[in-house]
Amino acid sequence: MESDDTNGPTDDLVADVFARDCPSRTIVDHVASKWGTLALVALAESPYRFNALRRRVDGISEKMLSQTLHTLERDGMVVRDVQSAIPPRVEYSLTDLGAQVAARLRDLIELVEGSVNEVIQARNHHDSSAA
Amino acid sequence: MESDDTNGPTDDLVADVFARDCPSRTIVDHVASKWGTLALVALAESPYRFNALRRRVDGISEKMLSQTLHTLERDGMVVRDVQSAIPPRVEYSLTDLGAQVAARLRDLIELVEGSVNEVIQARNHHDSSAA
DNA sequence: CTGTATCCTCTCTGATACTG
DNA sequence: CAGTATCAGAGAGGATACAG
Repeated sequence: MESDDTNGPTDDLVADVFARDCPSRTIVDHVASKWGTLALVALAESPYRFNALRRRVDGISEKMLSQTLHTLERDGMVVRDVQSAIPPRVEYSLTDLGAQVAARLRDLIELVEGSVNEVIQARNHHDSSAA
Repeated sequence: MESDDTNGPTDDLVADVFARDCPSRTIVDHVASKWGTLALVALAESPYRFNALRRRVDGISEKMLSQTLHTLERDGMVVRDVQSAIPPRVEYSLTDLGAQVAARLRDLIELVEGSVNEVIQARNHHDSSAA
């Protein structure tokens, strides 16, 4: 059980996120979401225009890209730069905060990519032993 | 793996994840999901039994905790230790891989928690200027 | 205590079509 | 090119009841 205050389960560096209605949960959900993650990491490579980003993030629909970018812009992760012209040209880039978040996401993705085989083996083992 | 790419936008450390049907996308989705994140970070503090973990991750339902743990176990992130006894006692802990993933998630969460105010300000600014 | 089974709701997601 | 509008299906997620 957890009866230890000094070193117990509550490691207060991440205390908030365990609380039901903490704002950080929402933010984490946004940046760690299926498309949020990919959009941020892509924009960490370089700024992208809408359709270029859509091509970069393979499989995303226009609707989800639009929605994801709106959310990330509202959270202060992404900057939307509209250059009024014909044809329209809109460039998306990261804020400082967005870049920091993207760096963390990148660390996570790199770790996962390096562990794909390990995970696949674990799945095979799991599926065969507990079929 | 993929050294074939010229350098361009593909920064090949995270090349795979941008492809539609890459296994790493699924894995990232599992560990970065709403409940997956919290379960992993909680288990990084210490092993937990089912109901203790349920209390730790405030707001999660039995169903989602069970489902999340199954997925993470299958992916080789979590170990389920069943001690046959009455009453049943099942303890969950992290594998090495799970611990590494949890550490990255923790980095992300700490960054986000430190930026909550910044995000809230960004939201207020966004909502007031573009209402 | 540790879950599974079921039902039900609601959001997320993806085509498709259309506008500036 | 850069989106928005709309519709419909799939799946996430929660409440409750029940089983080992």
